[in-house]
Order: sequence, then structure tokens, then C-alpha cells
Amino acid sequence: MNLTTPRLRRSFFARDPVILARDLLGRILFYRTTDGLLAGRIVETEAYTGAADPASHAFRGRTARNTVMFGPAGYAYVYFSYGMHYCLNVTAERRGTAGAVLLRALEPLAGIDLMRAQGDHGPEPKLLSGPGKIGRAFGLGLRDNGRDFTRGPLGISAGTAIPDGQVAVSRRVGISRAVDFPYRFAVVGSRSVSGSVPSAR
DNA sequence: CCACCGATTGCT
DNA sequence: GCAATCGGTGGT
Repeated sequence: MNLTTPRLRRSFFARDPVILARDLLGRILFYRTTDGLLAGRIVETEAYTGAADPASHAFRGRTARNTVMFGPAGYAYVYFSYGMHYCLNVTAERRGTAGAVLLRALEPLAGIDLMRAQGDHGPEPKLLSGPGKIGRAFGLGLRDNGRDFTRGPLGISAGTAIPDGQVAVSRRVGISRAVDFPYRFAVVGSRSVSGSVPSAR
């Protein structure tokens, strides 16, 4: 497993969320908990911008919930979804400009038994195939909102970038506005993505 | 204060 | 196809 690759720095995250979402594929999300190490390879992401994106939580400006989306890049934006799921985003852009990338699916790399202990008993490749499943397997909650990915127990390491030929771009999942924005990115051929993915670009 | 609704998931 | 489940958001 590629946990030995360098941790990504602030400058990596401080870009347009659409560019960042594409470049986060192949990177490694890790979380050093008191029970052990959890890690997964990022295989599916979605970009959410600000005032130009009606599907974004930041579309109508800053609120108590979305404040970290307006802060500096490289922080965790965790939101509570449908009364039962916690979904994890990585903030983008710089302070004052809203933007984030939703982590939609990972390939399990480490701590698989700990992930299963959180309640999912499906096949291993699908343990982290959805934003709510990542939140559950990693034990995330609102207390994790605002964590710094560049420092501390929750982080992202470089892993291995994915070449353009293996990246599929498509419409975002589960939204009711701006449904045509091509802001979803996935690694072609991964068995851990959520739903279906079109062929490469 | 109240009513509506959603960046989801899993079961029927 | 749809219920579960509840805080965020916006309007009254």
C-alpha cells in the first residue's frame, strides 16, 4: 500500500475544485484512529463550487454549516445528510472563495476489519463505495468538520496519479439542480466506485 | 416558529 | 420503488 508517499501540502488543495477533484483520484485518504489505521485509495470524486453552482451548499452564500467551504484549502467539510449519513469533502480554493470536493468512493487499503466493525457486511470492494459509506466506515461525525488534512490524524498522501485515459467524467449523482455539470470524476475499471461510470475520455 | 427537503443508503 | 430520519435553511 502507498501510505509511504508524501503527504499532500496546502498548495495541492488550493486550486479550482474541478481541477482538484480530477487530481485527487489515485491519492490515499488515511485516518490514524486510536483503534488503528484506516486508509483507502480515492477512486470517485465530485466538485462543488460556490456562487456559480446551484447544487453547492455554498450557492446562497456563507451559513453556519458551510463556513469551512469559504475558508482555506485542505480542510475537511463534513455535512450531515438525510438524517443519517456524514459525508466528507476536501476544501479547495483560497480563503474567501467557496469550493470543495466530495469524496464519493475509495478502494479499501488498510483497517478493513475496523471498517466492517462499523456495520457494513458487504463485499470488500464496495465497503467505501458511496459518500455515506465512507463516513460510516471511518466513523466520521460533525466533530470532524474543520479538520486540517495537511496536519494531524486525518490526511491525504500522494499515492499515484491517474492518467487521463483512465479517468471518466460524468454528471454528479443525487442532485436536483445543475444536473448537467460534468463535475464527477472516477477511475475507469475500479470495482469500488458507486453506481455506474461511463468509459474513459 | 414552522414546514419543507436533501451532495444517501438499503430493503421490497 | 420507496421508507428511514433529522438538521439546515428560508419564509412567515
